[in-house]
Amino acid sequence: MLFSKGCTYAIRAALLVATKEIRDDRKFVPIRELSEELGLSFHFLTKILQQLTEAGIMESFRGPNGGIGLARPARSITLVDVIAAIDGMSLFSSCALGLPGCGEQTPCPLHDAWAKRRLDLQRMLEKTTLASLARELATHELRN
Amino acid sequence: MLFSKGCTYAIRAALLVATKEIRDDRKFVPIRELSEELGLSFHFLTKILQQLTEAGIMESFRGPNGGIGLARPARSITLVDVIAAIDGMSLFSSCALGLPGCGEQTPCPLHDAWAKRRLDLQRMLEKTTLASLARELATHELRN
DNA sequence: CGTATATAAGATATAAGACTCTTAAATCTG
DNA sequence: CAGATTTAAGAGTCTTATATCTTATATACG
Repeated sequence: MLFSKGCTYAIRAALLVATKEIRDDRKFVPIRELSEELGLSFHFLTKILQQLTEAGIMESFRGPNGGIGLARPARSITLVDVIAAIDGMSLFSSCALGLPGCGEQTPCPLHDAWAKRRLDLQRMLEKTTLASLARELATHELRN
Repeated sequence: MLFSKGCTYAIRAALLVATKEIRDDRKFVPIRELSEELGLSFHFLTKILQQLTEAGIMESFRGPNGGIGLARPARSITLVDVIAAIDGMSLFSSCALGLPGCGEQTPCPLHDAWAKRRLDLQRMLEKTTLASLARELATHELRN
C-alpha cells in the first residue's frame, strides 16, 4: 500500500472538514460526525486527527460545540503536509529495494527509475491542496 | 513502503541469481550462499524464494549441489513478475485512499492522478528484466 | 456551580507482517 | 545403503500496525 491506513483516513477526514468549511461555512466539526460519515472508528480517527493538530494542520476545541477544524486556509494545506504528519517523508526519500544508503552516490539498480517517479509523485501531492480537492468534489460527482 | 520487505528480498535474490548465471555460468545456487551475500536470514529467504518457485519463476533442486535457479531466461523475467508473486498486483490496481470500488466509474478525488502514475510505474517495472538489471550492475558500479 | 459534551491521552487488545526454529523430504556421493 | 547436503513445510515467536477501551481535561450553558 502506498500510504498507511491511518494516512488515508487522515486525508479523507481533512478533506471532509475542508468541504464542510467551504460548503456549509462551519469552522469546527465534531470528530464523531466525521467518523460516522466516513464509516471509521471514532476513537481511531480521534487519535489520527490528534497528530494533525500536533502538526499544526488542524486545531481543536473541547466541550460542547467543540470539534476539529483546519488551522490554515484549505488552499495552503497540501496532501504532502498531511502525509508527512502521519507517515513521514520516507516514501519520498527511501530506496525501492529498502537498501540503506542508496542514493546518487551509491545507487541501487532501480534508483534512477524510482527516484524520478517518487519525485514526480511528491510534486503532484504538493500541488494538490485540500481546497483543490474540495473543489473537484463539488464540481464533479466524486466519492469521498 | 512501496513493496513489502519480502518482495525486496525476492528482487535482490533473483537479481543475484541472474548475475551469477550470466557472469559465472552457474545454473543452481544454494540459498545459503544467497542469504550470506545479501545479509538476509537463510530461513526467511528460503520461504520467500519458495513462492517464486511456486510461481514458476525459479526452479529448485534439493540435495548436494542443489540450489535454486531461474526457471526461464533472465530477459523474460520482469520485476512485475517477481512483485506479483510476492505482493500481488494490488499496488497497480488499488485506490491511493484505500476506497473499495474506486475506479473510472466512481473515482475518488485522487483517482486520475494516481491511476496515471501507478500505470507508468507498472510499465516501467514490466520493462525492467532481471537481465537488464544484471547488465547495469555489470557495466556500472552499482550496489546490490 | 453542576452537568452534559467533546477532545486528549494513555492503556490495552487484535491482527498482520517479519522473522526463527524444527522436522521432513529429496538427492547426491561414496 | 549410509551419511551428508540442501530445499520444503509447518509451527512458533517477535515486532509493528491497526483498532478499541477507559479515564482525564476542557468548555459551554442552564
